[in-house]
Amino acid sequence: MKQLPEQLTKPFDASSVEKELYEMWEKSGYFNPDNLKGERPNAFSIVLPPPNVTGTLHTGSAIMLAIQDTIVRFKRMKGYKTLWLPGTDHAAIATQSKVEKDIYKKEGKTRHDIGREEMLKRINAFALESQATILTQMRSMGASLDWSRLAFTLDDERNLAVRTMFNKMYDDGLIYRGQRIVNWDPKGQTTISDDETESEERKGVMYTFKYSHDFPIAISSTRPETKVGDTAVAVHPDDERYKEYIGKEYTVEFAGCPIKIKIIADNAVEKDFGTGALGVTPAHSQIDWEIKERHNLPSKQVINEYAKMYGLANEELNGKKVTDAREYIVNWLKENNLIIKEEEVVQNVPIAQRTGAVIEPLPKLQWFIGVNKTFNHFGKETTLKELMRKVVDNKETSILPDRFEKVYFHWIDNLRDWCISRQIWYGHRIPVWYKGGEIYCDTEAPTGDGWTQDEDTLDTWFSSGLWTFSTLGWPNKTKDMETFHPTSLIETGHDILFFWIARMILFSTYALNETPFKQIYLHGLVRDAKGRKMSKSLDNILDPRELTKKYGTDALRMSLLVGNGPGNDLKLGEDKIKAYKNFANKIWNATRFVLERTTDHETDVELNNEDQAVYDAWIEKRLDITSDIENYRLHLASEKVYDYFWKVFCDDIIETRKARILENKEKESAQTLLLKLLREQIITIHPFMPFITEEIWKYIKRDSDDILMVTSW
RNA sequence: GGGCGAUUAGCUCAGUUGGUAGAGCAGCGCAUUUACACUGCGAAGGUCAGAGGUUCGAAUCCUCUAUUGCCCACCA
Repeated sequence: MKQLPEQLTKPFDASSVEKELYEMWEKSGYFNPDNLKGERPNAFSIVLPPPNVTGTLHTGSAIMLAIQDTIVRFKRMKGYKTLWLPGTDHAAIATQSKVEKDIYKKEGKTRHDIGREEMLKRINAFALESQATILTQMRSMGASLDWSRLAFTLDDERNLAVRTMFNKMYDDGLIYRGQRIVNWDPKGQTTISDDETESEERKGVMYTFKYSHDFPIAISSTRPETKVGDTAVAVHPDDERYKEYIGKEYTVEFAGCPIKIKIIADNAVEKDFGTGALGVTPAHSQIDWEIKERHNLPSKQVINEYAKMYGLANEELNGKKVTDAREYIVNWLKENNLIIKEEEVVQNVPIAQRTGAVIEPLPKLQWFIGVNKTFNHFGKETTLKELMRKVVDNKETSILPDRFEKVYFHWIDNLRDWCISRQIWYGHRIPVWYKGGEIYCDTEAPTGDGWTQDEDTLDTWFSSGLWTFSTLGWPNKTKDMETFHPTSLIETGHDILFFWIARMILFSTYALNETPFKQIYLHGLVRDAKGRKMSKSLDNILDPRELTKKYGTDALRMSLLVGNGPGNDLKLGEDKIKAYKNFANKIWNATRFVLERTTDHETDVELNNEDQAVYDAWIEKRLDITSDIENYRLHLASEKVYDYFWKVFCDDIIETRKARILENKEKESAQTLLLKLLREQIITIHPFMPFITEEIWKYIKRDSDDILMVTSW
């Protein structure tokens, strides 16, 4: 028996080698594709979905890093010029509100007490300080990211890209400023896009009533407080019941407020719903606003940005919260005997995703991206919607799993103009300046006095939407753009398909006339062992930092890969992670055995027929695994790697060859077989479990070999 | 209301183009210092949600039903 190196005589201890190995990889320079050796005519590139700058590593980011790093390491070993580009996201609203909260807690001050400039300084300081945390944690997962290209959605280069894009779209007439009904978040004090809203089922009461006894038609509403803002009642043009009233105007006294109501006919009204008549409140309902536009009706705003009533003739109502106003008006209706019916209903109430506040639809002057507007695109008339549809339709990019293509198309078909302006301070400020009635849009401020810049900032997804090319140097013509765009793959959770993936497609097809990525891989959510969402209140959060300490990073990575097919949620319990810690130990011990028993045969001898057959079977298996990875079936590849090493190599091949080595029967062939299989499996396992394999490589590599990370697959 | 999934061993899930049902964990029996007890060997465990259809052959393809999850939607 051969004397083993000191390190190998002890059990494998992941925590003692991981940090050192990562530093070694980073120092090698091979994370940067410019330093990779050999010809490498084909490029493989991925941008990392940038985590929130103030965030910490959670199981969601761990799964993303595990999947992407496995693919990236594989491609690098396969000889591609491989770039995996890291960055962080400023996450406008989330970050600002966190800092605001902290300041209010410590100093009792609001952002308005502090002022825009000082506030931004503080948010920036917090963001940068916090960024270090998430970057360190990403390293701890073994992620082979090219840190030399690190980007931030709010740094100077990305700001230039944002201003350039805004300006280009403004010139093409795709970005416009308009008065519209927007989703107003009264808690966050800002507009939000349609995608940032959620709906929540709540019990409500549907009141059927008349404005006054003189008014001929009854209407229904769950929000009677908005009715003081009504300017019309709409009925279906074919509704015999109301035909005689169409075109007539009434002035009525409603809850102490005089309102002027015109009866109109519109096809949007359902004859069979409620009374078949719709009280039109243009200022506080999307559909009513559209009716107003069609019929040229007046609009009266009666609810302000704080979700309180205002501007009404009845002073008692002014300043009341909408819920209090509702109660007040229902009482008034009852006192005046105007209620015809009260019905308990379950309704979907729109909620702001970030703050949980009930959305108040308000008319506001905001910036929008027109998705249905026709414009000249590289010599062809088209719309943004068509561009977004086309790249998926013609397979320039394909989605895995493919059922999400339907989801994507459905979203596009229902997409309305995207409201991109936000009334917060942290973010890319809108590059538009005003002076008197003049308006100026460019990438730089206008010269001359008296110009003031638009106060608003852009939706955070505007800047992350440019991510695949803003990170490669756009709008400058760079070598990176030429080499790495379109990127090969984007890999992210399916929950941000609309927010992010779709927006990247929008900007890339628009500005570059090419898809941002050739392949989209969507993973699912990580849930706990019982299938519940991980949340603080359930106290079932698994912290990847603790898991890597306890079981080793390799074990955690494997547990996130095995059995986790694209698009499906993953249930994760500690048992599963522990199973892969055992696997790491198995690899370690098998290595010890092989190295102990093969002392005489550092060089290959010819295999006997039996051993050659075993080796050939492995080659088959390896081809199979390779094909799985190439087709993004990591859930199968990882399982096969595990199964072959343990069940075939250890339990069968080693056990039988062990006997032959001890009994000296065709010993050399057996030893060569074991060495070859060990060496090749360590290479194959490396993308999945980079740390233990790189550590073992130190003891099995030949003098001419480089580190395992760049060893040919 | 519309769309998309899921339903396979006690639990968690694989099953790539249809060809005699697989793994991990748990449980059961045996082995007792073996490279590895973070182990090995063995046995047990399933009408693949239900019904119908296509096929020589269906967990896999089609239709319907049930249960369940997710996404989307301005019924006032």
